Amino acid sequence: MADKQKQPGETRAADVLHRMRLDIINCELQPGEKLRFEALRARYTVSFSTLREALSRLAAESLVVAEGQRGFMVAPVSIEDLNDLTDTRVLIENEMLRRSMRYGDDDWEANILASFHRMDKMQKRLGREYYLSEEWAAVHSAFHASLVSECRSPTLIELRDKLFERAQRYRRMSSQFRKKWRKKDVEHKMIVDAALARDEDLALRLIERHIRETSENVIAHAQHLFPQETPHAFSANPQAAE
Amino acid sequence: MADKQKQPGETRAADVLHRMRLDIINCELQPGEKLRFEALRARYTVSFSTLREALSRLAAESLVVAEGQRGFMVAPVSIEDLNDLTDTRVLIENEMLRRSMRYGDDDWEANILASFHRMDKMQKRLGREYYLSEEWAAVHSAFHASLVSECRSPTLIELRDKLFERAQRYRRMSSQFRKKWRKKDVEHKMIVDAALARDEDLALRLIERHIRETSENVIAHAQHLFPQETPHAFSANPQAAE
DNA sequence: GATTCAATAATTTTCGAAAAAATCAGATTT
DNA sequence: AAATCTGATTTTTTCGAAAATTATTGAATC
Repeated sequence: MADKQKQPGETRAADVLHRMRLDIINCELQPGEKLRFEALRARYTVSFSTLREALSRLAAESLVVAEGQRGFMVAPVSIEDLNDLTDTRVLIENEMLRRSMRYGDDDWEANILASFHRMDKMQKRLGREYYLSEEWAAVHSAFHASLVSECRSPTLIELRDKLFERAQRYRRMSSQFRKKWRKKDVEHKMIVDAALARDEDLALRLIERHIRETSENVIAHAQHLFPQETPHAFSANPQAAE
Repeated sequence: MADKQKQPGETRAADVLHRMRLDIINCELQPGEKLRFEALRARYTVSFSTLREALSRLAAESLVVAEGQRGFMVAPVSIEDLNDLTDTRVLIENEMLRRSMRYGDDDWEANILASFHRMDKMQKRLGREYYLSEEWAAVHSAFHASLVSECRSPTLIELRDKLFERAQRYRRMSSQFRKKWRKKDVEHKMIVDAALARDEDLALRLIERHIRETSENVIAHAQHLFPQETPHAFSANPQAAE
């Protein structure tokens, strides 16, 4: 919460950008929240201009929205946005996984196994509430990144990373109101096996299922929790995933 | 060249961002060029911080690159980048066109016809060197946007627009060293016909061909013009488009 | 009560001076 | 000659005060 962060060769603006991005995807800055400069200045201890720079970049990443000259706000969440985001992620991640399975070598395989192992161990160590941990979010992210890392497309990798981050907020929401499922580790393991076995059809089917599951979980509960008068967005119209 | 631009309800930073983006995609700020603050400040008549805000956003769009605390430069061009960009555009535009052909209504069709007509007329009016005109770039862009506008995905639309802009620089290069081809208007017409006829297979094949053609044209000549000692990038390794 | 208008307050946006960092030039050493 | 250091110079980065814009309040009018 306090600011002990410096950086070796990095710019202060980059640091604030990074911290703010984290705060948004962890919902410490809530969806739809108005971002006032004085408050942010106190929170991150930087100047107006530096803040503005970070905000502006986050706007380019669709994590905040800027309106005219009346400031910025955290990008709202909505079922439409979630559906749109999910479909787009499936499109891109499918292609990346397909290519990675074609091009991936021994190192690729080793990396997947390593990051899966790290994630699995951490999950077991953290127990019941692993998904609240920032640490776990990081290794989970690293695991999924490793699967598609050999697609040989810097552009796709960059796009995917941004979409993955945008989805993080919904992932967090999903984990809040789920009842049973602990089966995620099993899902992950099945994806690893299919990928290493180069079973394209199976792997793609599994990853798509995996991505859509979180989405469906959120929508199911969102409909129940936010009928339509929610503070920001969530304005229904499920528009069944095709 | 001078600055008569103001804006009604827009921010100054947004205006500079817009102008700079144009200058980059039109190669008035050349690929790989170092962007020094004093020079830019004079060119756009704004302050350091405002500049920085624009630069930072352009970095998020991959039109400039920021390195540590040694400033910014225009994103370099390279054959690898072009190939990567092209493949990504094909993936995304295919999906968008497919969906638009499914969802598109009479308005969609009308819009396509209208923007095609505008482009066609302007091309004929401008004659031989139409492709140098900023105006034409705008109507050409609008035409392609209209084709995929009914995909019902704000996310895809945003991604596509950014990729399209990144590609604009290569398009400009392509038009510089081409010999014959005036057939582009025919290509465009065929795409329109296939789209309105809802012939998915044909339309997707045509749009992919259309996108890849520019790319191949650049690569063919780039190899000839920039053996390997080019000022910035273009470091070969064609890696045949899959 | 609802609407308009003006004055005031709150907030955002812009600016260029000042601080921090990188680069350059020349002298010194290995 | 190549490598290293030192101080001067250039360039980038940060800062908060000042300007511009939007929001609010309250009185005056319809």
